[in-house]
Amino acid sequence: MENSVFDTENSRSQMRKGLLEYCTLLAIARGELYASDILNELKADNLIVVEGTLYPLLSRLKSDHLLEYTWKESKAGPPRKYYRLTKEGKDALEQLNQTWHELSLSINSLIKKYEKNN
Amino acid sequence: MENSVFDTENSRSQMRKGLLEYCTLLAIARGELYASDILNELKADNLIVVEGTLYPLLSRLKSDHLLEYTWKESKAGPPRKYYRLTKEGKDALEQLNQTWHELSLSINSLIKKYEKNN
DNA sequence: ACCCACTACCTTTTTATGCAAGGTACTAGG
DNA sequence: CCTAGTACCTTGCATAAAAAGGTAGTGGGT
Repeated sequence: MENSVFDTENSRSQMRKGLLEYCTLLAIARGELYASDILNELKADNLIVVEGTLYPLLSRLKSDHLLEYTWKESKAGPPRKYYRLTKEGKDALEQLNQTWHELSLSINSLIKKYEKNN
Repeated sequence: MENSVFDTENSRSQMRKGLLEYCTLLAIARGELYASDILNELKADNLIVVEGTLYPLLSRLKSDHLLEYTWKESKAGPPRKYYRLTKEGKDALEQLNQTWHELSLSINSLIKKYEKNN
């Protein structure tokens, strides 16, 4: 018998959703990275991602011309795709920075109103 | 000929997605509201666009037992459903507050790293 | 009495995207 | 040449926002 407890993990996952694209661009903006680097970077900041999420995302950003890559050989394993931002990617990132800023202002404003009534 | 400009609106929409549930709970936490009230509240903060998004969300939160409602007559038009948080809804909101807090810390940390390299 | 505008509720279809799981291929060491 | 490790990618599923369309109560004008 499972008590009908609200599944918070799903909500957490939904919150991360959509922010991943932004975070991925942020990570790549700092220098050339390949998929595993990005994965580690985002995991280090508690933004859980799995391979199956990241690869399609990178492909999509590539076909939107926000990213480009170059193959580089590895000392241990197959060659890697190192991604970097295009000019268009940098512009998009600036816009997403702005969006994030506005969004967090809105939410923090809602939170303040909420806290007053408690 | 359309220049291949990245569709930022879609990204914005994806960012809002998942945060809407949280914001809706935040809005209702401050007192009984009906759908149009909530819509106006969230629109004022650029967090939602249309009715068709809100009604299914309210139904879902209701069936998850986070919300309950009472019918109240209106002076001009059909009766309205006034929503309020259940005990379980208040608990969930506390957890989502925590999740939001952690998430914004993570992203702001990424942003700081990004800004250093610019 | 009737129509129309307004308000409010809800449903159906489409689309986007994260996640789980599974698949291919290169490299190096025994 | 087999195995382990690494790296790439795809397929199928579930979730949920957005777009569009539908139903119904109220009240004012004619």
